[in-house]
Amino acid sequence: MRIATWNVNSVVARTPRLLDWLGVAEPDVLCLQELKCSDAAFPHDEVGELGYQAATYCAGRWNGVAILSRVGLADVTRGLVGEPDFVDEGALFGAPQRRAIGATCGGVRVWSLYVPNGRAPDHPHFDYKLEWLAAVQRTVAAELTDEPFALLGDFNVAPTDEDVYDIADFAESTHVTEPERRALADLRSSGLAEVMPRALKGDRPYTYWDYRQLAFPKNNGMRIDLVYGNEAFTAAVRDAYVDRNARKDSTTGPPSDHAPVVVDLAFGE
DNA sequence: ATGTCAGACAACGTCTGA
Repeated sequence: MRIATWNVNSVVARTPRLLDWLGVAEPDVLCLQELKCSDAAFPHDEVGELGYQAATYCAGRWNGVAILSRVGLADVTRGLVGEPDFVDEGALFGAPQRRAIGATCGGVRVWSLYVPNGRAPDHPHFDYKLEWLAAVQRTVAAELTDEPFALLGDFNVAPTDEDVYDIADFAESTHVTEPERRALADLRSSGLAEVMPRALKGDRPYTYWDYRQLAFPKNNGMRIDLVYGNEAFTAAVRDAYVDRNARKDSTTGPPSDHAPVVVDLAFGE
């Protein structure tokens, strides 16, 4: 079974590339983030023609997540256990923000997550990020069994200093702080382990390169799209890699600023 | 020169968030 995750940065702008990639990579399950569209605007018919069912959880201009599957799509859950809302100076923003969807696909419980960015360590969005990660933890606690289980998505956290191109550029920045990394450690303490992908080129499996300042050609990347699985999941992993080719320009339109992470598994062997 | 992008609004450029 092949399970992948990809922050597409607008599924409307990315539909030709998404369809092309589905045909080339042939994932059985694909977790998507940053759809930036309504549920109705999602290309259900187009992915359906390629054999995929889709469960979406999105609304409008921001956020939005989905799970595509060609191996069944059951027990869809939208939102986390005790998920916080983003409140800034008393104002509520887009509650509930649509950032998490879970489903059972071919016997694997998967979650597609789009963790809040945080903006800056002293910004209310950063507190929201940490509270949101705590809700991920609660959801794991509520759902975890011995059956295969995995969280996949854009975590907006670089697990180690090696996961950014130059840690010196991240002083006073989000994505590399101790409390963010502690949230990942909490996931590990609760029985999940990270699936480390290999890079198809270079020595670091970055998953994100800013659009600006020629970050991609300079390989000024970050590894922030992550996969955490329980024992039943990680024991079945045969390969994992970042498909950086999907970050390149192509005839099917401009790329997302993220590349997909692909995990190949063999259950029952 | 953030060597950018996408979407919204009301255009046919300008703003915003990331």
